[in-house]
Amino acid sequence: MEKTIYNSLIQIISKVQGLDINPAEDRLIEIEMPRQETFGDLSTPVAMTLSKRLKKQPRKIAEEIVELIDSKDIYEKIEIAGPGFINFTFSRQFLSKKLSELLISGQDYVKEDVGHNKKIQIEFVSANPTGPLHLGHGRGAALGGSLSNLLRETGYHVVNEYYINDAGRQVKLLGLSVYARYRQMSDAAYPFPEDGYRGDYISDLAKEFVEISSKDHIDSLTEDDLVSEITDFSYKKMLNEIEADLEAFGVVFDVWQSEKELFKGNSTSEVQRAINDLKDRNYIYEQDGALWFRSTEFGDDKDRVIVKNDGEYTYFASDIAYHRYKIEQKYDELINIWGADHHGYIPRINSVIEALGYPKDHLKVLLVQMVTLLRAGTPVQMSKRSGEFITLREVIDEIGADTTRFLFLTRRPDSQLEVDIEVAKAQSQENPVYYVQYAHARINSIFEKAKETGAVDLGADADSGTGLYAVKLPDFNPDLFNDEEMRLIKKLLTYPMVLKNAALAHEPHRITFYVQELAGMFHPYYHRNRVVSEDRALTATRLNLCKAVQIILRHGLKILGVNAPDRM
RNA sequence: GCCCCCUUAGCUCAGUCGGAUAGAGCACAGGUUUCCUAAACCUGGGGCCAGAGGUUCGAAUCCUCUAGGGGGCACCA
Repeated sequence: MEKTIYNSLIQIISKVQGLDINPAEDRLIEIEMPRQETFGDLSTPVAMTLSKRLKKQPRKIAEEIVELIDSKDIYEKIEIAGPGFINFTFSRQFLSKKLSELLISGQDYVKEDVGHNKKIQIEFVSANPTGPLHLGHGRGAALGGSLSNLLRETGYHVVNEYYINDAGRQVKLLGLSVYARYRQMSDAAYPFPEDGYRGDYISDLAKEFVEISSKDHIDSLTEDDLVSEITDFSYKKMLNEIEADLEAFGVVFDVWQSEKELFKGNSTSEVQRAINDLKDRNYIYEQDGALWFRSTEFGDDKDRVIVKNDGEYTYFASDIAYHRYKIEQKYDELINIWGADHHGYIPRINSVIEALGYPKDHLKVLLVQMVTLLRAGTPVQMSKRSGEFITLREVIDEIGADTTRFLFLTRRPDSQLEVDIEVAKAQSQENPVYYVQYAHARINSIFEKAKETGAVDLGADADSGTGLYAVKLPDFNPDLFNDEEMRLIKKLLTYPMVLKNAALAHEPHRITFYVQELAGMFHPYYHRNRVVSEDRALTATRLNLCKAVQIILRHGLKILGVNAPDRM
């Protein structure tokens, strides 16, 4: 729909007198969905944009443009309105033709090639493997998972990556905490590390370790070896749990990159090679016995230490190596999704990208704001150390993965989110996710009915339980569509535009809103119009529309990572 | 002290890289089932877009300041 207008405008504007520009450049031609129906189906403010350059009145320019549009059969009318908008209203024939295309190509109809197969890596969650994922991680997971679905559907080659902080102090602390719990099993007075992890899962890990290890084996180890074995066991166990939780949440990673790996090989390690690289580029110097990275060169507040005066690498050192490693994989674009509490880290990581010779925007950091957790109105303290936190798993079990994902994706990532567990549970009957899913299921049920009456033949070799997706539809007669149905069709045909814009903006939540709007049009339609009736031609026509709605709903939900059930 | 994000209806939030008269859902009040699923539908009231300036044909949107909320400013991770 959008493309039809865009292409004709491109042609026309290049013919407009006195214009010395390429209309394809500068996003000169914008096409938007007007908020009022009286303003047509799509509209463009391009005449107003051009008025500056042409020094002519917008309405005059609009008139010239409209004059030159020749494909009158596509539009029912083209109007100039307000300060100079050109409003397009499509013809019934054109819209019906587009509807047929949608029905014929199904899910493929929406394939918008925005990405042109660009390689893009998204790193997200990357929580320390020192405990279960909490709800905040869930928000990052929901965004990352859906963004990667969105970009894949719009022609990008996407790799999802999880960076495992398995080398630093936190993992050591995990090991020491579990070790202390192990010792306490026989000696209750054994001291617990001061900033150790205090959650119940620590004791569970200790117990499990004892269960799988023979006593002889444990006794044969020195204390240091035992600690390191426990550490290894513990973080791997946590990592498995994290992976399982993410899978239950519908998020799958292509690559699990270990930080430890970056240190392998000493002088030839990724970390060392990254430091050497920066040294060669003159961004490294020594001071006070430490090694510094000159990040102020690129706008950071202060230079950053990468090797401390005790010879230990900082966390930042492996981060430099990791990002250099990413760059070497020849991605066209890198995306990191971080919790907002890490935002202070952005300038220094951008400095790394620039120091390595890449433009700053080669890496985009998307921040996910904090999730404040409430239980019946009172905040739940979240602290891994004290062990007081609500896990993602717990929330999935209580309110379901679909609801949780949908909830996260109905907010812009950069606004803080309050989740009241009790409210989320209590509202489960009125939750917007069910509203959308129900529309999908309801359409299925209409087709079941149609099958009973013999109006349609549900194929047996289907890709879904009921066979709806293999159904052979009877022909429809576009003249039978009423106004409400035409509105629904127009809404369906704007979906590719929404998808494209969401992909460009990296904003999956736009799909959430679209899908709610579509369901919000379908339910009332259903109540006012009987689909399956005595009238064969009308039934056929309406079934086609229902299927189109379902195709789009299913596609949208797929991007969000939410199930599209056949029955509820 | 410095930096980042947020502030839109009673509540939770949208608002398309500046566009036409600012929108949903929830909540609240009332109504709908001999009919393809009532997890649905219909009707109704609701707004100084935090405040003040500025930029321009046009500002909830961009800039400056102020107020409130959250977060960050390590040779920690």
